[in-house]
Amino acid sequence: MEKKAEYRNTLNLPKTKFPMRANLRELEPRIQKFWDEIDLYNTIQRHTRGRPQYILHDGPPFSNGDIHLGQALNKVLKDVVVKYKTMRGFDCPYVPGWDTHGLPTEIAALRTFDRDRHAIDPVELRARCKETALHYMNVQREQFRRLGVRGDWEHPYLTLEPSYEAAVIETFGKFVEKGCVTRGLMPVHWCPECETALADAELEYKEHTSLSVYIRFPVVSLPEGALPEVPRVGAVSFAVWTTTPWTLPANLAIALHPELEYVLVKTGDEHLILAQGLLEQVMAKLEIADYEVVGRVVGAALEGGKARHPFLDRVVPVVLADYVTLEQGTGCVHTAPGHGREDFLTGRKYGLGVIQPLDERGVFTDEGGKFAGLSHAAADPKVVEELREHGALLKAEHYSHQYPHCWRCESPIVFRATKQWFVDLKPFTDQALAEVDNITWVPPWGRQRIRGMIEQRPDWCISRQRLWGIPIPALYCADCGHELLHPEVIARARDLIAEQGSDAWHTAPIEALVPEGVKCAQCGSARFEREQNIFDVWFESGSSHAAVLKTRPGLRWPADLYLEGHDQYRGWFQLSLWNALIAHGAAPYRTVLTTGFVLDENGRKMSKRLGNAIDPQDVVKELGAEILRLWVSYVDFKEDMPTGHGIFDQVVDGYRRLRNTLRFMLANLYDFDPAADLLSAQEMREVDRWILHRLSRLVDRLTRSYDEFEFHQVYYRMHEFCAVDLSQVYLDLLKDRLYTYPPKSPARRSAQTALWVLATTLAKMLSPILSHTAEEVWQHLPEWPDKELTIQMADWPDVEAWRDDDLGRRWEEQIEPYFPVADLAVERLRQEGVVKDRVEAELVVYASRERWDVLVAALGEDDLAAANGVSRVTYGGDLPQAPAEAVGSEESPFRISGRRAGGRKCLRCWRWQETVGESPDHPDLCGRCVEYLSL
RNA sequence: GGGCCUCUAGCUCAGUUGGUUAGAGCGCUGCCCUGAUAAGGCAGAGGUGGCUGGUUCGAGUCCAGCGGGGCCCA
Repeated sequence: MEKKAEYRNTLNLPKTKFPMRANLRELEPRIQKFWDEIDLYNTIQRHTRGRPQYILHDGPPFSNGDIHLGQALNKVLKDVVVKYKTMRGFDCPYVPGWDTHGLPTEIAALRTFDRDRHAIDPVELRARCKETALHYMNVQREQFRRLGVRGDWEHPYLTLEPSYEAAVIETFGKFVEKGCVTRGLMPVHWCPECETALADAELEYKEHTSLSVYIRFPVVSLPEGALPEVPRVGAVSFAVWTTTPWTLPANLAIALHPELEYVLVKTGDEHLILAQGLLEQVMAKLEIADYEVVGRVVGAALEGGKARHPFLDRVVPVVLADYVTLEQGTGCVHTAPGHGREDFLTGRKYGLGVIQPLDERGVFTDEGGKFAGLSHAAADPKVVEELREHGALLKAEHYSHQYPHCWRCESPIVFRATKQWFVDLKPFTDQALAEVDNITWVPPWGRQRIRGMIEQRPDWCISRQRLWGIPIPALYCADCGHELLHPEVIARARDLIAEQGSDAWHTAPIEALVPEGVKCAQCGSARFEREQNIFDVWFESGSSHAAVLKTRPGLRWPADLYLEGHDQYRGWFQLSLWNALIAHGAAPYRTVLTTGFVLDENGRKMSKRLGNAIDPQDVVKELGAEILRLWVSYVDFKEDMPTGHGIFDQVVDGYRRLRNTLRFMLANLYDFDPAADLLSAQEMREVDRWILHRLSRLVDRLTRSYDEFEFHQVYYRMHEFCAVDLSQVYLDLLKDRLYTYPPKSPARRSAQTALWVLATTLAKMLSPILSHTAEEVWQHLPEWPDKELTIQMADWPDVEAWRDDDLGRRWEEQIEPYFPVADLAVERLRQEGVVKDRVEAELVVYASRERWDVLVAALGEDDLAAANGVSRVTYGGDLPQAPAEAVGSEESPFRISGRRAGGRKCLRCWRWQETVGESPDHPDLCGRCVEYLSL
């Protein structure tokens, strides 16, 4: 026993302070403190000054609430890109930003008052909004930093900063110069709750139950010759369907499709006109079994017909429209130009006028007649009642469908024709599509996706009736109300806001805004009032390329990369593109990379309501930011990403494998001084050169994966290398050499040289993802001259010198196939009970003499035995001489049998050797150990 | 309802231009080690490739339809 302990002390067993268990909750803050101490971001920026730039422009999250998992993912991905590109030799500044204006903040601020919204002083409310926005910006900043994301956190860009606001005004001025800004009446999505227009991007489609009604519009007259079958006496009506009965007071026409066939149907003592294609469906819906088609006509022939409004004293025309379909309803479409975009356009074409009887709260005005004072929702059943009283109701029922809701207050929106500011995008469509072709879209289908969005988008409503935002620098004539968009007004607003912030628009004397001699174009008045509307938040955030890239020193326009979720095709990507195109004539980015959405473990969308959402703060607290970061590279972020505790458990296991592999290498470098002990390739063992050749292949592969944003491939290849090449094959094989050879022997130094190259290279390649762990490894590696202060300053590994394709090919063909066959042979011995422990075994190899020679030349007898954990490997002869029990398939160049190794177990190296006992001084040691001890 | 995307072992992913018994890691089960030890090694089980048709000598890979899921839109 004593002797055993004594010999153990003569070994070079692994030694390290790098703990097996990471204890990330303690490690991460410690590493982050180190980064703070060395002022990591600025240190890196100084270090990389003058290099070619790679600009990733941050899409600003809303400064509202805690960060969610999607935002955590987004920032980590950006961090991975930035850190990788930095190591690859770029100057890669990263300026995080926040979207601080907007409805959610204003609503949150409003809740802190106990007064009606209209009784609050604008400047007071705006101050409260700012406070709220900055509070959450700070909260989110800390949460992002806790993830280990590197960036200029001390100087983020905020959309509420005067300089940013001024840049938005400046951009608007460029729009005005291009002549694409107009003000006009147009139905817009309107939230009655928030009392504002909403952009497409501010809508959420949700299931909604509407009152759906089938109505009679009695025929007054039909064009000459159309439907001669129409009876002289008795009721004839157009059958019309709508899901918004409250819009009927605004009805001004019935729209038919010009090419669809319509039928005249006799049912009982009345006749109905509707599309033939919907006949059966409608009759079933109306529960009319007994009906007869008595006439047919194409829609175009009915144009100019007249019908009576179902309950108002109004005669409305029959018009034609291409958008009428046979999907639902009757083919006769209720048309209210004040309540629908398509209706509005049709109305304009036919000169129908506009009725829009809702006020900004969604309540009927006097124009709404007997519905005045009712909200649109409350009016719905009243309208149905009205229809019933007038005998116009064919059927009323509840109808469930997808309906747009306000993204913030979540109430259903209405369409309401109001005066708004628009940007006419049509003149720029061709140019936008041309730009799209010059941009790299990852994944590639993004190109098609955004093309579709651009082609469909005719204009952009940029005005909002709120306070928390950047004012639209327009004036109105105080006498006639005519609008004024004047370059000088815009310039003054810009300068004023740059100096004092956008409150100044509300507080400055009007004279300060109106240039000398400007008069109203309509009435000649010189008295003006200021616009109270603000810009759509997408106009603001879409201007970030100008407000940040074009104004901040150290940045560059356009950006190399925008990286956001794929919902941003319609949002930030698109609106930034229009913005940059109109203001600066080109796209603001060269590459657009999109991510999928975070789903739960069953592939369902995450939501607070379902209770399946995962809070990134919990992940950080319970598992560590490293686990969250590794998860980002564990899943394919270009697709939707399933998440959940089970998946995080797997990530934790993956982390442990990487960590322990690195730990083993560190532990065997405790006495290695790279400056003195590093061997050249010529001095190294072949197997050590082989693993470094394999490493060079890995570096190539990972470099490609990083370049292609295939981060999950980085993880899998890295993991596979650690688990298979290293753990299963190489590291086990080294143990005998590392532990039992003389510390300074070339064979051991050869192994350590390989381990040092492996550890430094793997740590560097892991650093963009597992930043904290890589830094920790860096700190536990031995020191050498030029070792960088932080691994993040290190260059991307270059191990091209270790590449040896000849050696690689030879091993692949002749050596690597040996290992699994040898494993099989040892396992058979264990199963048969010949040995229990592998080290009790001796393998006998049957192969051609040349193959055996190659094997021994490549590995040496010691490593050959160590590779499979046995005590000895000997040559048994050529293949035909192999005994029946030898393992190895037909095509294998090896057949291997085994037996219990002879001799006794060496107390030092644990191998069974014939030479144990030969030395009188060390009767329990093998000859090799005796020799090594004497050195 | 429309556009785009997606569906390979319990989980996360590979699968080159369609070509032999569909792979990896993790997890699971069993065994070994106790000098990587809350680690490591070996072995095993586990897949009607969402479903249904079609093209082809041959399809996870091409086409059509259906279904589940996601994003965007009406």
